[in-house]
Amino acid sequence: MATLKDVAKLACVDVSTVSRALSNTSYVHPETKKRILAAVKKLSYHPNILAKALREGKRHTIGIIIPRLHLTVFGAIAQGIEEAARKKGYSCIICHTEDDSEIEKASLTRLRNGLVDGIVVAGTGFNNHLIRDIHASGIAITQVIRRQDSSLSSVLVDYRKNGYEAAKYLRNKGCSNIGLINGPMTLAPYKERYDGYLAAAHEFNMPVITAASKLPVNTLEYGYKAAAELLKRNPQLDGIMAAVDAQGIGAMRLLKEKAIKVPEQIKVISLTGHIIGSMLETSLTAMELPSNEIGIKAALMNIEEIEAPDGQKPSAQTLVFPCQLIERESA
Amino acid sequence: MATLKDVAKLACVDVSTVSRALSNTSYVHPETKKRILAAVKKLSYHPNILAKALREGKRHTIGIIIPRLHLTVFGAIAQGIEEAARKKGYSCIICHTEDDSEIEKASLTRLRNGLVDGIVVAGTGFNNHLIRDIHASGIAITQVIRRQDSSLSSVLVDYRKNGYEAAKYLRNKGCSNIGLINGPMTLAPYKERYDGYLAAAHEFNMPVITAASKLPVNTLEYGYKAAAELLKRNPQLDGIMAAVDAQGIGAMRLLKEKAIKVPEQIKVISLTGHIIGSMLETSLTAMELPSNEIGIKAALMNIEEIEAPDGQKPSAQTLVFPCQLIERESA
DNA sequence: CTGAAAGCGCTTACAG
DNA sequence: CTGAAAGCGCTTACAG
Repeated sequence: MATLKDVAKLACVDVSTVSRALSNTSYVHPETKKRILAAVKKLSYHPNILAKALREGKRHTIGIIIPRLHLTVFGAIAQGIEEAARKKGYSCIICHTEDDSEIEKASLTRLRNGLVDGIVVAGTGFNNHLIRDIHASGIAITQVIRRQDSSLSSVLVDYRKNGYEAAKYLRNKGCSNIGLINGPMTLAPYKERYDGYLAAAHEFNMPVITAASKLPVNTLEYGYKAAAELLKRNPQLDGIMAAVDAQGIGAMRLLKEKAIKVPEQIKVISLTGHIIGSMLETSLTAMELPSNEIGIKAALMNIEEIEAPDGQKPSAQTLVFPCQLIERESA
Repeated sequence: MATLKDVAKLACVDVSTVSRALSNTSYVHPETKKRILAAVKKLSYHPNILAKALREGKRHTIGIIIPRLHLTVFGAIAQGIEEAARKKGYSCIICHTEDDSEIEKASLTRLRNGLVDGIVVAGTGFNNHLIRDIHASGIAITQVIRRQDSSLSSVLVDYRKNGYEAAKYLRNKGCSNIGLINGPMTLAPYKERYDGYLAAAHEFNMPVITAASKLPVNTLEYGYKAAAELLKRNPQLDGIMAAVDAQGIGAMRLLKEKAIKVPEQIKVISLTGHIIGSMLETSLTAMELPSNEIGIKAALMNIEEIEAPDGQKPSAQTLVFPCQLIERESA
């Protein structure tokens, strides 16, 4: 790889002149510039971004920490983040944690050591202290979907309302024994969905039926097992709320195997719909959320914090997206 | 952020001593070391990876270039890459191209400028020359799934056999009018699947029925539209081979809407199964491929090339995975 | 308009 | 066992 020095030598000027010519940061004599550009071309010189970053104290890179890429809303959000970041000239380092707090810790530690200017995180909830430390050291932090710390910026979804509205919707469709497939209550979205569900259950005088599993929460199998659990707990079950799409698909598979008809016998709704719902054999009624836009906004919020001059960093912002109920065949 | 210099000052030694103490690269007096470690702790010093990388000429970072994260086998592969890379102490910069060659070009250019030691790429096929250039400049390249250039290393799937075996399987199940939902033939996997399908069609004296669409190839909608197209072309259609899972799901949705029974009237098989197949309402018979392992192997192959001493870089390796036919309900 | 120097935060021969 | 110096590849005041 050719360096600035090589170009300077070939063009018979100082490296500083080359630097200025290429960055258009001050006037350079046209003749000189021409020589420099010719040398650049000849050597197929590409500036070393790392050296530039070190010198300027800016990495132009953001880290993304999410539970998993595959089959979850986080994959779609990551696409939005990467897309927006690219357009702003930023690269993205991606880390998936499988919701393992040790992996998350290792990833956070790696990122903090000068690799990134900011981090967008959907965390496990077990490294809040570390995340706050990292933020204090000058790295921008934006929480996405999962808010762990209200002193940091977030891009969220109104999950309490989401849980409440879904339960109310099912109830208006005639359900009176509605089960909730949820996830760990240590994570805000699951807690909030539960709160909303609970409020509706009380308001409409319905039993509270919930199920969880030890499996990773964003999986098809989780939904399959938890649906079986719900049925065991309450044979009158006539509605299932699944926290995420993957769970809803797994639940519908279980119902199919038990020869239970959806929506006639049991109605199913997903509380985190993204893109697969409409194309399923029995299309999945869902509270849809704009995953791509959430990613884009999270990236922009993070970059805004990164680029704010020291001393006038914005205080913690919170952006809350509503869900939109999309009625399909399953409920 | 504290730096080496700060630690050195606090511990009353030279920065070089601190560096040595922390890297365990040569003996340091226990007393000195103790002072240094105390200073590190007190200042909560974290070494700047960028500076280290610049000095050592190694980034410990690999780039991942894939079409999309969401709902494709590439998301699952990316997880495998990231997992293996993390275990080897590498970070991953991710870029998704949406199969747009201009986006791909921009991403490649960014990565080449000192950001990464190696790149794992599932490319569009339109930047082969650039990729070869980047490789020539000393960056390790590993192609995954899509082989564009046989002079570079690859981790692949035997797609010709895949297409042939799937067609043969459907034929043995009694199909005689089998349609193929494929993608752009400029990409090796689609071309190879087509070749295999064609060979089977000739061998068994079956008509060749194919459909494509202008939509992004890895989408549910692509399968939906292409299935409709196949039906229009040949009303006798009794088998559908979908190049990827997402297409198969979309195709099954179309058949459901047309009240065509799967598998009784039309059998459906996916040629790139990963994890969703078994949990669909009508589970999807598929040629399954080990996406996580493919990612892991691609990362390890890339890192092996990165870490080989100059002058003894391995020549292009090719690793080909077989698919495994998993019989489920759809065929 | 351009060169020389200092410095970003590290590591690594080279002395002693 | 440890310090002083050089250098990774850049950028940016500072002179002139």
